[in-house]
Amino acid sequence: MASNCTSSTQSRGRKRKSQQTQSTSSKTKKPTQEISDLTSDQSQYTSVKHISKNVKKDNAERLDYSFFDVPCEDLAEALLGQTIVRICDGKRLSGKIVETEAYLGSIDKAAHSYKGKKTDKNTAMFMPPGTAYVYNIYGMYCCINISSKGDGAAVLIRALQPLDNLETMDEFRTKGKDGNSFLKKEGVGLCNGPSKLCQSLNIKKDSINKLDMCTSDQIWLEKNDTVCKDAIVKCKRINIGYAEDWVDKPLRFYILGNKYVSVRDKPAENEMSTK
DNA sequence: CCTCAGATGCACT
DNA sequence: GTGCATCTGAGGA
Repeated sequence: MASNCTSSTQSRGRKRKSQQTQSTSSKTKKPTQEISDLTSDQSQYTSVKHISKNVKKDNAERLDYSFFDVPCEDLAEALLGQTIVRICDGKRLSGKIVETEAYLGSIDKAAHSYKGKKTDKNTAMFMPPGTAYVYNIYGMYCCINISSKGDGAAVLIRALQPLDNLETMDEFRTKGKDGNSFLKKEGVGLCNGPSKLCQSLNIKKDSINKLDMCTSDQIWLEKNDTVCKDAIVKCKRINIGYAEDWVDKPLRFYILGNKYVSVRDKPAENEMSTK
């Protein structure tokens, strides 16, 4: 164990130096995207600077289209360590992404877009890279994905290490129940699952599905850690038992040793320590 | 640590 | 009607 790259997390409140790589590459062309069913005018927010003060992080570099416009598996890995930000009633709710899953599109039997099937529900999977795909599941829950390069390909966000305004996130999570709080456990339990993090960040299909995360003022990503390859566990995805020969493909990624991950895969971890 | 059932609503055959 | 890219609490090893 003990990967010598300490990108992962548990250092108590220690500052890490964020390398300010001035992104010179934000000029990638972006296809136009239909936003006809959005009520708010998605005006042209292109950088965090335009967001109101109380939610802006100093030195935060917003991730742009060129970050998302890569193959699905690459995006799933690149997302690890980055911060997802959700603005709710003027409050900044955020977390570091620590676990993802890639859904590759028409070839992938576990993907909602398998065989290129396009429906009202999964339209966002076919929209430009950086589009949020939110769907309802099991009646009471929802999950969020981010579309990548490749038709129908998207990355499911499975777990976050909560960062800002944990009290508010805790309220969203425990609303309607009595007394439960995850604050005493350093926020473990708040966002360690795809639907838990949607509850914590108040992400719902109605408000977030099809939003362009490159330009939205409600949800976006910021550059945070770069996680070194040695600290990324690759293993099979969760709860896709119906997907036949795709069940065992190593398309789930998480940060080794991070306690905010939803489910560990010990065999996969053992495998990497003997290499 | 583990497995299990129940909650709950919508998209799709 | 069926089946979910889930979560929770209860009960057992």
